[in-house]
Amino acid sequence: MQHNAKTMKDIARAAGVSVMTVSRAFKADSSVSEATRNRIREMAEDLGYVFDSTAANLRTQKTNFVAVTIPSINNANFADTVDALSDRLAEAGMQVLLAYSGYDMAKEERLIEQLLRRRPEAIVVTGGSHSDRARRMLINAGIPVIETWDLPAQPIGHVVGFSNAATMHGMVDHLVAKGLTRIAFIGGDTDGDTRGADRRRGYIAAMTRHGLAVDRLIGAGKPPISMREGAVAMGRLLDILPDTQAVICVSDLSAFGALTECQRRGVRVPQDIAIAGFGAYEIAGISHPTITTIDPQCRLIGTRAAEVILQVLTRPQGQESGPCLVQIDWQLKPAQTT
Amino acid sequence: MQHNAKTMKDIARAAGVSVMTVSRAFKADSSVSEATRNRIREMAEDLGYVFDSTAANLRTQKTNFVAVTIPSINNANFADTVDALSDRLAEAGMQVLLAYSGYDMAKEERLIEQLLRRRPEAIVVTGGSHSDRARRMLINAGIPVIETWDLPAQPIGHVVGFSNAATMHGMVDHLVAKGLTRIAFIGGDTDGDTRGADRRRGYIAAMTRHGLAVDRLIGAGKPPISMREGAVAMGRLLDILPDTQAVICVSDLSAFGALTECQRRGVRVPQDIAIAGFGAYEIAGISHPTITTIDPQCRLIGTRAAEVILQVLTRPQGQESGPCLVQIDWQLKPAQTT
DNA sequence: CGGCGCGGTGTTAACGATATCACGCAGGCT
DNA sequence: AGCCTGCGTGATATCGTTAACACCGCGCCG
Repeated sequence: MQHNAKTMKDIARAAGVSVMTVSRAFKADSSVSEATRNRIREMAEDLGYVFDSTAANLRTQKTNFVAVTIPSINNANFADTVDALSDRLAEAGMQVLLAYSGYDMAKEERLIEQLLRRRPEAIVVTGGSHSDRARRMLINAGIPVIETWDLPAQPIGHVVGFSNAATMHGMVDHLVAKGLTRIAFIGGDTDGDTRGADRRRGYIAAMTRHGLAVDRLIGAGKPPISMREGAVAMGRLLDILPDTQAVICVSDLSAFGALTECQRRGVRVPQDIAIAGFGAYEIAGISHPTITTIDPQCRLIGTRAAEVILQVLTRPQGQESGPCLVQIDWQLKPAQTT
Repeated sequence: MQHNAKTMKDIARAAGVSVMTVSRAFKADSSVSEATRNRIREMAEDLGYVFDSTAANLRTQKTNFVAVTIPSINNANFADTVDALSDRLAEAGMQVLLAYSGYDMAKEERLIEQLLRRRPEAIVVTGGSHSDRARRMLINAGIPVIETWDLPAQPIGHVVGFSNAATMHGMVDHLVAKGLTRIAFIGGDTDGDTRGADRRRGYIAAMTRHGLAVDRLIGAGKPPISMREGAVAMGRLLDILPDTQAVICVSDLSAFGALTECQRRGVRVPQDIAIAGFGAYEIAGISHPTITTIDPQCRLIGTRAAEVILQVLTRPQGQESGPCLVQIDWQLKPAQTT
């Protein structure tokens, strides 16, 4: 903290008024004469005063923080959600306090505790799977909890998300409609990425529903699956099951890696094999060829989550309505057939 | 904030001790008998107590926050820096308070003020260009200031970065050594991305130094330049200056976009035209062909910045040494010629 | 012309933790 | 026996801001 930061007391002394008047001078709607307010503002600027919100937070029992956990900061999908979320919250004067779990539930638990200590007004978590203690802390926190990017079977509070499994039904249907039946899946080989695991389960269920064999599951490593891991997995797939007609990858990043492996081997995409991903990353729409993907509407998730928070927080107390469930409509974006 | 959160008072009453003893029970090194400590810990767990750091922050005048501003959350380079930074700081019990400016100096100024109100222990900013008021606030804040991703001519405090211009000298030298002379540059057409603008200036200086004509500057739009904008710019370049032998893009993302445009047009890379980028994004190493790039060692920047902070903060007071200047060694990574 | 309302200002206490000093007590030393 | 040391604990003040109430003077209204 600062060495000898100025306080309202210093401003008050300099302006010849009480501390309370200084405090009021910085609030928009409080009654201070224009003359005093200007004098105080000027003094504050001269002395380099910076408002201390730690004190205000304690006194008012409000921090204007919204805590957010995401699996990784280095993922354009979550970045988009957080970006949209904090834009919308900033309009209401709230600030995002961000933490990332590295796709690790134990770390998520620690983060949630750390975040709650800062007394946020609300907390947004990614996904619907949490450790028992994390669940308990969230329930107990007494603030709005929003789970995103998923449709948990037993929500803690509010939900803004979609069914990852359902997107894969959509994807398999799309490929089957094109006459493809030997469809592989490249994904993580642990369940650390619970949404990725949900998508794998969705793929399996959809294949089964179509009466197709589920014998082309390729594990590409510990999530998150990088482009390179996607490429390596694609290599394995082409080696052992060269008659595969289509491959669905857990994300567009691994899908792009898979695409490059095909290019290196002279396998034509999509003539010899079709490639699909997930996430509608920019690369899916610009790679040559482009990649069939699912657009989960990342920014919309963030915006809706922010709106749920603002709505719940501004609701006059006593007027407790049930938790919100905002279902986001994902969209399948087919590869362009130029 | 929470509705009726438990405080140490509640724990104290339940455990039949004073508040002070409860406080001590949660600190590792303070003298409380094991029996009382266990009893208090148990009570706290039962009652669902969560430590309130807003109060501790005020009393101890320490927040354990390190404020960080980056231009965009949706950029793998900055994400890597922040990731490494917060990993290293977390080991010391500090937490990153992140904000992004959208490549806008006016917004950065507002963010810096907001962040300083939270009384961080230190502040890390991206780049060395700030509004006058922002500079004044940073100098005045009385906490360590670290500018990154740049080597400012007039540093505010500590610096952990590199010369963006110098990287382009390296890149031009590399291309010239390969016998290429008609070298274009694709970048933003405003200076919102000051590092991108520095690279453009570096390119111009390097070309001039080699006695080469600087007549192939393509403006691709307002920064940051996306893959798509890179593709569009490449299209324009191929239309108007088809004899171009190499193109340097302001980042790997635009470089990849440029690459895809070549692929769409049947222009061979690197035989017909060489493509270079900046940032060592994963895509540069895996696209087919790969992209020549500069690795600015994003994670190292974060780690070093964290180390500077920890070193300065743990320095016994009175022992003021001058500001640190940590120069990061970037590396040129040539495209693989498989 | 007296009381009331209101704009502008000050005083006091409080938010929840902790630094500091104080205290009681047991055990060891001279 | 007397004193000192150190451990475990409690009381009090404090961090910087703000809610709540009090107060003063002025103008307006009945």
